[in-house]
Amino acid sequence: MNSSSSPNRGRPARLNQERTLQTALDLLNESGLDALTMRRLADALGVQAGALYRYFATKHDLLTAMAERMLDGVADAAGPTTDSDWSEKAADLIRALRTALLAHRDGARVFAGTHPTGPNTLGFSERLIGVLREAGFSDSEAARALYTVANFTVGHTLEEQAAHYPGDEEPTDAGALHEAVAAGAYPHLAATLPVLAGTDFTTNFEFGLRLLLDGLRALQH
Amino acid sequence: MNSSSSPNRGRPARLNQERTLQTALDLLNESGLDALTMRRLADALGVQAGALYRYFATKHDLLTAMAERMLDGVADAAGPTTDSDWSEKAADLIRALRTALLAHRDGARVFAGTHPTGPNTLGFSERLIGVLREAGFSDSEAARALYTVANFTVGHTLEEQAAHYPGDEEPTDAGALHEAVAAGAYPHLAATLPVLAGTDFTTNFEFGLRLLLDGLRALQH
DNA sequence: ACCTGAACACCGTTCAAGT
DNA sequence: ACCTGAACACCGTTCAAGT
Repeated sequence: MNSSSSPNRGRPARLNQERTLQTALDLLNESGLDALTMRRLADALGVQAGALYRYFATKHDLLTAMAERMLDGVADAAGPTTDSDWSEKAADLIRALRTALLAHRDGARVFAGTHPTGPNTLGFSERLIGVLREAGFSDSEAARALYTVANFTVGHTLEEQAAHYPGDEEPTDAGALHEAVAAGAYPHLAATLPVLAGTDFTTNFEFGLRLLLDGLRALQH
Repeated sequence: MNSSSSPNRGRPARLNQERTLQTALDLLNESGLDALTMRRLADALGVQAGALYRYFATKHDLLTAMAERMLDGVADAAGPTTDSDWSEKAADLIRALRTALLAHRDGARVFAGTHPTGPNTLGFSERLIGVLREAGFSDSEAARALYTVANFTVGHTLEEQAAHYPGDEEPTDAGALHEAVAAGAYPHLAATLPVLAGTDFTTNFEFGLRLLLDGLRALQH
């Protein structure tokens, strides 16, 4: 029947946004952000680099789509039926954001370098602001709290992922820290060195998260 | 009259670490991080790009030195004679960190991409941890609080500087946010849109800072 | 000792031309 | 409509050779 007048005549496209996006995320996990070049991505897709620009106008657009995809599901983290209080729901959302960023190599760097405005990112903001507004916080308090926890989470995960893949294997700057502290200046750093040089990032994150939630609690009288 | 056997014979060096570092910081302020290439920096110094590698082994080393230099003076922010309480001293240090990052274009991006271990950076950590330990916080609390406030400040300033220089002039994603919100989904985002789309970064920062300090206060019973 | 010149191995992006 | 081939204008880094 309409085999010749249909749209999309010619050969079926070997490329599309979805396959490009998925392959880019795979390549990110395998090789990291620095190795994610348009040429290498094209290679992995069996295509020339120029062909990618039919689906993403710039590399930055591709990175934005990757960041948005990374947040898939985070908005569903605050259990809707669990009758926990607002701070538990907020904590669940924020932990889900960190987990989503950690799920991809250099996830925080990708996210920090873009400003996704898709349903996953907006959905996360919507849910967290909703939890806070329903807890009695004002519009501006809720909005500013969102920014604060998001900035903390991205900043923290940036550090965490930078410490994990230092290009080589050893913690590059732990040595420099030990050296400087051993010289005698910095008595307070010396006393807290075990924690400063430690790698228990989850405990560090939970500490910061608790600070923020306690701070919010102090706000409601 | 040792005019011929002295070290440093031959022509005096046109280049050195200090001049390279200072010119790099100037170029950063003029053109931003993306335009700060070894070739352009060499041009500004009147030299070939390869010559830079006698003073900085890699571009990353240069960026690390730039980050360290940016924090010059921040450790002196907590007035030593002012008899204010610990939270005022801590706040002053943290505000000084933000101010230092804001003082250079893309300062937060430079700082986030490096791990300086010089006296300015270590001095800042030493002072903040000192203030907290003397306020009665434990070693691990003080160390984790440092990480939390530093990560928040870097994350926040990253956002702030990304919003200021979007390559062009208009707030690039404010439009996308308005569009998405206007569609009807995201009622909570719609209600808080004025604050979310606002650009009062100092107020936002102070809100987060207060949250963290209140959270710390809640920690000491 | 310090810098040049030139190369190596890459980048993101564009666009005529093919199919 | 979709992709190739080839180019444009760059990168960071290395290193023999000059002075």
